[in-house]
Amino acid sequence: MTVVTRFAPSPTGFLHIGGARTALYNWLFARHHAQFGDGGRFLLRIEDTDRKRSTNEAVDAILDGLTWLGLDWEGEAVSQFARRDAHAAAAERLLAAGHAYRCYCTPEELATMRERAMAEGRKSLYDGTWRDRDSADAPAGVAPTIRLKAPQDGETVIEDLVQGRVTVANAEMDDMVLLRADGTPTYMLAVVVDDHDMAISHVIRGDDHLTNAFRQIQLYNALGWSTPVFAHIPLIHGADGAKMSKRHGALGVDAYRDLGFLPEAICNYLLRLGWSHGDDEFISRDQAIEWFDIDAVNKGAARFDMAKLTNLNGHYIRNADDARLTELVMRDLHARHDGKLAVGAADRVKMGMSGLKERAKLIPELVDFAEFYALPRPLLMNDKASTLVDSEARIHIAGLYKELAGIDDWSESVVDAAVHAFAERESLKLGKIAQPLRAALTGTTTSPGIFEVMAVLGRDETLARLNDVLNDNAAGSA
RNA sequence: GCCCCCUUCGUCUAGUGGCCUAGGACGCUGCCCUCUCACGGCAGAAACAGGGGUUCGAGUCCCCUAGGGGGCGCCA
Repeated sequence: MTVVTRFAPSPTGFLHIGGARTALYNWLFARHHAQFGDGGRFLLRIEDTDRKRSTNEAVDAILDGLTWLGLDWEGEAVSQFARRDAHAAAAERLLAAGHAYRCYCTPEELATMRERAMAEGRKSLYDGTWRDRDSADAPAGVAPTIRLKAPQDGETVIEDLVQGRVTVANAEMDDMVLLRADGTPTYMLAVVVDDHDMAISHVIRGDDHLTNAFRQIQLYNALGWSTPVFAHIPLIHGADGAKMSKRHGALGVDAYRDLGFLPEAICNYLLRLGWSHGDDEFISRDQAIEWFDIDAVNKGAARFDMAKLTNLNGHYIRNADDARLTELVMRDLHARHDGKLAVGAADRVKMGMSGLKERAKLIPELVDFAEFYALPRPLLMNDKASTLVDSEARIHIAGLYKELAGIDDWSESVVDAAVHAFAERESLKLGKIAQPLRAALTGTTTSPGIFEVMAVLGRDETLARLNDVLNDNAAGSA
């Protein structure tokens, strides 16, 4: 059987982190079966039946988010709203077959019904007032909803790939609304009809939908359709253990991008949050496709841990391509300095990237580190750096300047040897000269290895920066 | 309130009755490496929610309690 999965977000906001994980699992499951099984397809459906809350901006944000994460879907995204005729037709068919009926209760009547049920300690259910009543009794001027005539005895069972066998008594469920008074389909009807028509084989979604699944199974049965396989994955909780919702600290994937996370780090983190493959932590996309299986998905909710995500991001930055990182860094650098960068800044940043990326966990950190390569002289020094360049240090720098000025064959190993020789001759510990050098050349107290910095900067720029310090050309401390 | 689900270090997790004096990762602490900061290496503190069973033997199976989560819309 070929596997068909789907991600079905409602476009009422950004693609949040929980949604991203659901999409990832669906994508991975389909890809796995495409590569190692009998075929797999991943589809996208926008659940926009709630016209009041759906926006095109949200649709774009979701599409952008998925694209950025590298989760591509097959074909065009399906608009649920556009399929309303098919939904209505299914409801009419149920009505004709006697599996559904018209309900003339007003929203006010239903509200009091709910309150009373709650007060009496019962589950708040529709009491079935119109289930067996003749439509001839209908009050004038009330547009009816169409409700499913759900089974009242027995139980509904779901064999969930994650949660296992879950059973609920049919008496626990009321007759759900299929078509609203205005003729538009409800979510329950729309999902079932769409999943069926899209030939979805596996429904993988958050376990907040677990109880919905029971009602959906009733609908599938009434419609005479076979049910897809369900897999309800646990929700992601915030650091405080409470659910992570849009109004409770959940960020959109775009926010994580702006914070400086790489998509592969987010995917790796999300994959490991609630799923595992032994002790493996760093999992490439190819490995994920090969290894991913619903069996290994945990049942309990997991807390979102920014520190671990950040650590993972550092790993992916260190392993990222220099040209790609340079592009990201230069874009930010231009924005930060209004385009006022040194000539050849991008080349220096790229050349120095291998040393830079070793020390950053987030892209903005990388930008901070790269700044000294890209800025025009004279460099501004931060406070710690300027205190390092005291009168004694200046004497050393002056001496070293003469030494370095004599070098024609400028390379990391040559300047390294020159500085070491100088330190030895002056009976200085290397740090005594390396730190002031770092302050002078980078304006900071932390940077990649100082000889690497000198090599990337080149002979002329290195000497010019040293000269700036010796002549107090620096524009002051930053 | 009612229904459903969950429960191993602070966090993510390994663990499918004996290999567990419970392993890995993040974070934390100490040491090493070292021109700074990282990276890396080594070491350390840190968990089977509680109580009953079943069994020769339970983190692993069953029951109860507690705690947590989700659902109960003419929202999705």
